[in-house]
Amino acid sequence: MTTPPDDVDRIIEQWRRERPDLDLDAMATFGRLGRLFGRLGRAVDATFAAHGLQRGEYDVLAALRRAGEPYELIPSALADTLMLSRAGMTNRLDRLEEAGLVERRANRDDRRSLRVALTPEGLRLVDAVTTEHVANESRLLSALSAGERAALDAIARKLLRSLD
Amino acid sequence: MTTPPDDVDRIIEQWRRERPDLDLDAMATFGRLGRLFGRLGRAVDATFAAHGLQRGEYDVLAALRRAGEPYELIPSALADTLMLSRAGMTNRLDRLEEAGLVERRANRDDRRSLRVALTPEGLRLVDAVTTEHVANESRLLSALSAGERAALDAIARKLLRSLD
DNA sequence: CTCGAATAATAAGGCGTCGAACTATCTTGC
DNA sequence: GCAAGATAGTTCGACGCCTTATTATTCGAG
Repeated sequence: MTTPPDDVDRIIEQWRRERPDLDLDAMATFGRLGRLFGRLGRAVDATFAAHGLQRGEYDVLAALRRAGEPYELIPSALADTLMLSRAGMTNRLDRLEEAGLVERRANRDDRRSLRVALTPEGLRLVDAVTTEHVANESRLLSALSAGERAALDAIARKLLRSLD
Repeated sequence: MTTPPDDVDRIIEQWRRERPDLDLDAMATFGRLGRLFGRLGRAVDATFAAHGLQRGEYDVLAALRRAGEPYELIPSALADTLMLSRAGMTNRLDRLEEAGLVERRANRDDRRSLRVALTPEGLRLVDAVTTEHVANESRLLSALSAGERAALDAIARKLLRSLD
């Protein structure tokens, strides 16, 4: 190992001493991925918080924004793409509507449903936040070489496919 | 791109159409890591649930187990290593004590504090669950070659170090 | 047609976590 | 030695999400 030991190395070393019967390589990688996800998540959330948003709220605005004009989707479609329960989506939409960032419009074609749309204010905000957000994401990966970034992406893609 | 497009490719394609001014490479990797973390988390939790545990509860038992004999730590040390608030730790310990897996013992050296210890039942359970858990983790990474697994671990390690 | 099944959104209640406030105990500097 | 501040654990209230139940509407088989 050419790099100094990290927190996960120390945990694995404890396990190795206590349970020498186990193959701990995968556990080390899971430990690093877990910590990585936590740190990256906190770093990403800071951008949203600077604009008074939570990550989940941004995700809704972003889904509407990238759908293109007229920036409208029905709540069920939002819940599906964000992998959130319908009830959770009702809750987020309540908050976003209260903040004036989206509005619920009647859907004359299917009166069981609604159309959720970005307000002009919501559109302005999501565009501004997204610009900062992608710059921040790039910065957070900037310690990796271009080759390492490509390798990480390829490995994540392969692993995701294997879990379907 | 030699592999077929995935969900993240479709999302990035939408962004590229709507916001051609943005550099979206990092966003794609973040999207894959996020989805990966969600899926891996659910797969890992299944092992714990099969033994009536939640992930956070297992984490406490595991921290006590890998500390070695006599499998005792104080709540503050547990909260720090698990990156959980003190209040959250109080709550988890309440549940684990109720389930008979740990017990709180008075600490005569510092009466502000306690010693939390695995019960014999807790020790038996955490050893059994850990054996299954590490096998499951290995299985979840088995779609990767040995070289890819090593690359993933090295990249995660490097990225973690860069975020300190 | 029409009535039962499916679908959309919401409401109600539960769960795990957090931050802030609180109590008890220890440590430190005078 | 003793007061002031630090530290350990808990309680309390809020929050975000989930699951289940509920209401309204649409679809579809006979």
